[in-house]
Amino acid sequence: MTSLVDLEAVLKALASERRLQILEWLKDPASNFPPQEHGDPEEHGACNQFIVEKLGVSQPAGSRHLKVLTDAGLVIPTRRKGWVYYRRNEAALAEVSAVVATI
Amino acid sequence: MTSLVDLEAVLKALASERRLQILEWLKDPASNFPPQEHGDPEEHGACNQFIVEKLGVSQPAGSRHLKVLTDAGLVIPTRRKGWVYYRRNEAALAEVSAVVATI
DNA sequence: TAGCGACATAACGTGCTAGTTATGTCGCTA
DNA sequence: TAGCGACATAACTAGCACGTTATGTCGCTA
Repeated sequence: MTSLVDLEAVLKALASERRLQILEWLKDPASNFPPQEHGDPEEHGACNQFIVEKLGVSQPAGSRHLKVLTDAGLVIPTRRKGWVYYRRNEAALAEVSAVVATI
Repeated sequence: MTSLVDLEAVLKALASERRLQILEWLKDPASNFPPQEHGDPEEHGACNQFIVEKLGVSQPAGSRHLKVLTDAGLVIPTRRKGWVYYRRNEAALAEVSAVVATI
């Protein structure tokens, strides 16, 4: 993540109001999303469906935003019982913060 | 610069390899650009023409990158004797770094 | 094992980004 | 004051981002 190219890729993933919003919500999944029967919000995050609904976009659009964040390494998906849960990758976010500080 | 929308705008300005490169060069204008007859590189930065040439794109393309950075408040232009010099806005960049750290 | 629910993928339209060439503006200078 | 050099703007094109609807995949469950 030291090259300009990699930094560009991560910044592109972050440069979206919707994706910034998702990361903000995932700071506290238990408060921002409905209770989940399976998958501890603290441990695994919020499920795809809840995030999509809260975004107010179609299911494919929401899933793609989550894929962008996942590909950039900013969130971590967990498949479980037919659902996919997403949580923040705090280590990656901290690294992004450190690299941005060197711009 | 506290809202998601403003942060998105700044991140979009940064999410470009060319613009990241410009900001990198402007850390040390005296080393990265040819000597200038007018305009102290330390004080006013490098002139538009030199930046465009080093980018290796057409003059309008380079000028627009500089406009994007200027509009985002990340660089500061100085008009002087027919030339325009650009320098980093260190205060704004520090603020960006601080805000990104809260993502 | 048939069906359903959650998510992924495909296909398509639209607007924005970034490049180009051509042209405009405007201060400096001969 | 005529011309030139530096930069801005206009007009156009190609590619990508992001939205939609339609369809595919696949695990769970009745």
